[in-house]
Amino acid sequence: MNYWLMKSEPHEFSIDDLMRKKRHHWDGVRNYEARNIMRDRMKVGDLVIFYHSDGDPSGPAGVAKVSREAYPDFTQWKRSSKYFDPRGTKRDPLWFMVDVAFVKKFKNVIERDLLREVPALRNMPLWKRPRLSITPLAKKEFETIVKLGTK
DNA sequence: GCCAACGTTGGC
DNA sequence: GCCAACGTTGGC
Repeated sequence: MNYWLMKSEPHEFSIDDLMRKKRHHWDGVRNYEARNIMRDRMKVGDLVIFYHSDGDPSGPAGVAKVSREAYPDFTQWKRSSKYFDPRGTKRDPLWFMVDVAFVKKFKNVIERDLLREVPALRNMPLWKRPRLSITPLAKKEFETIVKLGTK
């Protein structure tokens, strides 16, 4: 069982959207490292901190879990999509996505400034890799964030 | 294979 | 909306 932090801009796709849909594909990842994490390391049942980036405020907004392992991100083939990428073919897809299912929504988004001050979260990869949209979490880090979100 | 230029992310 | 940080592209 692995733990992850996945960032989404809430005006694109928020924890409320996931709550309403119950389950959704995580399309639009166009970074190789994040792609490799989804393609090679994410397993059904892995737990995810759903993080609102560029939000008001930015920070963890809830919990999701991986409900389908990696498969090709179809938006790479859609000419009308902003994620269209002609380098990805049906035979040899370049980009992948997983499906995630809703688990819970935090009462409030945990503010980034608060997260910064929590000793148990000092070594989160998120701080070192601010541009990476998917980062691993240790079990303890995941549990610490969930505790902050549900108290 | 280096690295400058470019484009994007995301906090503010 | 700005802009620093940083990942990616492409010329050499």
